Amino acid sequence: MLTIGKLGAAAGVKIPTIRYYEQIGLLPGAERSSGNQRLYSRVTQDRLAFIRHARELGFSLEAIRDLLGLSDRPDQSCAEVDALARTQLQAVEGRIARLQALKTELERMVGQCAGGSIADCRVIEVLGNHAHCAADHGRDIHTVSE
Amino acid sequence: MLTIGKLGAAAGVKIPTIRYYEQIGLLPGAERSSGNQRLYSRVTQDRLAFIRHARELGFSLEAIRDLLGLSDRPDQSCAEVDALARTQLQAVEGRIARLQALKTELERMVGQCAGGSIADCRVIEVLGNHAHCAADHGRDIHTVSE
DNA sequence: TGTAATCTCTCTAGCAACTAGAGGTTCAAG
DNA sequence: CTTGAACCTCTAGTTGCTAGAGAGATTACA
Repeated sequence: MLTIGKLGAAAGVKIPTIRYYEQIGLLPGAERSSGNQRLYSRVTQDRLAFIRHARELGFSLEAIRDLLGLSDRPDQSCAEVDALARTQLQAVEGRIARLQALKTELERMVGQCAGGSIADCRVIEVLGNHAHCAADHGRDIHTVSE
Repeated sequence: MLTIGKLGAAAGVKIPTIRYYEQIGLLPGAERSSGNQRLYSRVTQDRLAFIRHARELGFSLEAIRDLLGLSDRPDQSCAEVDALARTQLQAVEGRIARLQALKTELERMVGQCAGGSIADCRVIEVLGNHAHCAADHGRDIHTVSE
């Protein structure tokens, strides 16, 4: 049996995240030690690894909930699982396409900046006037955090 | 002078979003009619268009705040603006690269699914076992919502 | 001028998917 | 047996909005 710290280290998931997954029902309530600390089995470790991997692939927690539900019924048809994966693939493809349009526009902006004063800055200019855009970069608004 | 509804329609921004931008100080407090309704000038419309466009390009509201602050000082150097745009460009490039790794893996998963039962499903199998992954798709976790 | 429809107001609460912190308990090593 | 790391619960915060309640303002038409 693993403590929550060992489990987190093994699966690459932070401790509060594990508790959060339990809270929202993605992970079952853990066994407890005599002192009320959570104890996990291999089965839970596999389940958590599954969740983490699916998260890395961009599946939402809701989609993962479905996937886990399906994987608990191994004699059913694969069709639903396949559909979820295909949906995810399409979403990723769409996102790549939009990001590439953004990239093009950002490159144009940066390339045109001659390093003068802000009054002549192409970046500010382009941001202020959508008509400058070469491509339609759509309405898909997503912050890129980094 | 525009009411908030007209402004929103003109700029493609929803009404609560405009009020939200005012609340967090991205837009100045609007003039008010005798009945306390917000009234906007062309200047604010331009500012809102700028914000929206920058959001579409993936700039965070904090970055936009910086950009707006810089654009209010048109005689200063363009360097800071340029740096913000370059940072944004790098972030977008990084995100594209990671998404492409995800796409590759999702394609492999979907391609291997023979349409049998879940017990034999490659998608479930791959999700459960990271060792199946061809590429390292990294730890950058982001839900693709759609 | 009346009134009905549409806007707008403020305020609070909610969404995803966590993350951070306070204040207290339990466990393992020496 | 003590120290310090790891654990517990609980609340609140993050980003960028969105939704709803309940009230007031404005506009269009008769």
